[in-house]
Amino acid sequence: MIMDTACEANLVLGLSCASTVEFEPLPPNWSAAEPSLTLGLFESANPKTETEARKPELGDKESCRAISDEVEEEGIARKKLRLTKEQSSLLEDSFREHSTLNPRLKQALARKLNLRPRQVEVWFQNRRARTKLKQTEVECELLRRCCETLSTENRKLQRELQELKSLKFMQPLYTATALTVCPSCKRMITSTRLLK
DNA sequence: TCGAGCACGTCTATTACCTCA
DNA sequence: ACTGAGGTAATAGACGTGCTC
Repeated sequence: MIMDTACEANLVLGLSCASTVEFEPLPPNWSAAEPSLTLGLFESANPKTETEARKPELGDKESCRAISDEVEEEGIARKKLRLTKEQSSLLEDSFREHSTLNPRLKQALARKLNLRPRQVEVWFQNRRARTKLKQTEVECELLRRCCETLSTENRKLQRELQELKSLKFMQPLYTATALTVCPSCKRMITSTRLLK
């Protein structure tokens, strides 16, 4: 089941969207600091869930705890909320600007997206983890290619060495092999020359 | 000045749930 | 209808940092 709005998303949690609520105005200077929040999503109808509506304003940890307690008390299994495209998109925009949250931005985003601050916080945590994982995969691939190149180079040098050894065995008095550094590419090269 | 205790934020590993092929 | 894989929201615990006493 794909949810199209934050309200519908809340229905996944078995919460009602019947009640509407007015949101507190944002701090006077936040829009300049957090331009991504000026998109105006969910501005007209931002229903809070019943759970949120009847819950007193709490700090992040407390609100999270309150919901956990409530879920525990009522014996409700943890339900998964699917963020809407609009919610994800705004979070992404915000993440592109700052990959970490400050408390004010967290509150503002939560209000804007009709999510709990804890959900915004979790989203940023998971987003950072995903970014890091992707980055690690890219670096891993880079190292793998580098390793392949070095292996190929190593095999080539081994072959060259074998050739030189056999050459030396055949003409011990006439040739000498020297290792020098190529001035252009800065790599070690071998040179063979006649002794007489 | 140093250390203990606390609050808070972040990271990491893991779980739980959802969607889709 | 069932199932396994993959994606991701949520949780738990460890750790670092700053502040206060």
